[in-house]
Amino acid sequence: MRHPQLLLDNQLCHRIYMANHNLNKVYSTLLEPLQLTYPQYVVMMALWQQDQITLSQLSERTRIDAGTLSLMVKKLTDKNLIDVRPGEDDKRQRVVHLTEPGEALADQASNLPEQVLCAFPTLDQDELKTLAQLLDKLNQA
Amino acid sequence: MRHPQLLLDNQLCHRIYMANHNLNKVYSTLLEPLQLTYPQYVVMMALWQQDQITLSQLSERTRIDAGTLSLMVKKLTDKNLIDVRPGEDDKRQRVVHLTEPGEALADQASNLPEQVLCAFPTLDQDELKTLAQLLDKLNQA
DNA sequence: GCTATATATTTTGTATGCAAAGCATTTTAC
DNA sequence: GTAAAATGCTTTGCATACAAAATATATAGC
Repeated sequence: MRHPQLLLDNQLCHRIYMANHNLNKVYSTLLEPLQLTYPQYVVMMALWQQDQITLSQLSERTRIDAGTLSLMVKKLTDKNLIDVRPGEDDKRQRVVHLTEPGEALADQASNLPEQVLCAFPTLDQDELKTLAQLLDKLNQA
Repeated sequence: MRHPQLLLDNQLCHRIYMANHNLNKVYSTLLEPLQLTYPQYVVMMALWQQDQITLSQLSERTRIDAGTLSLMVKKLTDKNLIDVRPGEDDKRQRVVHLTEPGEALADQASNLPEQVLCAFPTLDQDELKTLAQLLDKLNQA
C-alpha cells in the first residue's frame, strides 16, 4: 500500500466509530425494558436534568439536530413520556415538559450508567477518567 | 435531580457520540472534493488496504453491516470507483474490486488523515496516542 | 407602524444504521 | 445422494442524521 497513513487501523475516526457502535449495542439491550432507543434515552436524560426547556435548548444540549428532534419529540409524545406546549413569551418556541410517566422513568433508568460500564471491564476507573478528559479536549476543538 | 449519575455530562456514551459527530463534520468538509460521504470513504480505505475482498470481509473490516454495505456498494459502483464480481469458488459471494479511478483516488485522499488531526489542535501527539490506546481497550470488550 | 431581517420549528430529500425476512447456494448429517 | 441446516447476500421496514427549503413569529431599522 502506497499510503500507510490511510490504513483503517490508524484512523482515530474509526476507533470512535467502533466505540460508538459498541456502546450503542450495549445500550440497545439495556434499554429494551424501557422501550426506548438510545437517542430517545439521550433526550430523556437531558429532560431529567432540566425539564421544561425549548426544542432549541434540547437540541443544543443533546447535539441532536432540530429536524431529527422534531420527529423524536413526536414519538416520545406518542409514548406519553413528554408533552409539548407553545412558548408563552415567544409563540415560535415549543417547550417540552416531562409527563408523570416520563419523570417516573428516571427511576427505572437510574442503574443504567453503572450497568453500561460493567460491559467494559477492560477499563478501570482511572482509564475511564482519562478517556473522558481526552474526549472532552477533542470535543472542545 | 434525584439521579446525578444520569446527568448527560457524566455519560461516556455522549462524549463518544459528540466526538463521532465532530469528526464527521470535519470529514464531510474535507471529503467534498472527493465526492465521498464519510462511510463511503471508510469503504474505500478498507479496499485501498486490501483489494478484492468479499462483501462479508468488507463488512467485518469496516463494521458496516451487510444491509447498509449492499446499498453503498451500489453507489460506489455507480461512481465507477469499484466493481463487483461473483466469487469463483462460492457463487454466493461477491468480490469487490477497485477500478482504476478507485485506486487513483487514494492519492487524492492521502493527505486527509493529517488534515483531520489539524482540526483538533487541542490534542498533542502523546494525547492522541493515549486516546487511541484507551479506545482500543474499550473496543476489545 | 411598516418592512426587512432574524429566529424557532417543521418538512423534505437523501444517506446511513440495523434487525428481520427472503433467496440462492453450500455444507452437514444421515 | 438427499434433506436439513448454515452461509452470503439482498430487500424491507423503521429509526436516526443532516442539509436545505418552507413556515410562522419576533425584532430591528427606519
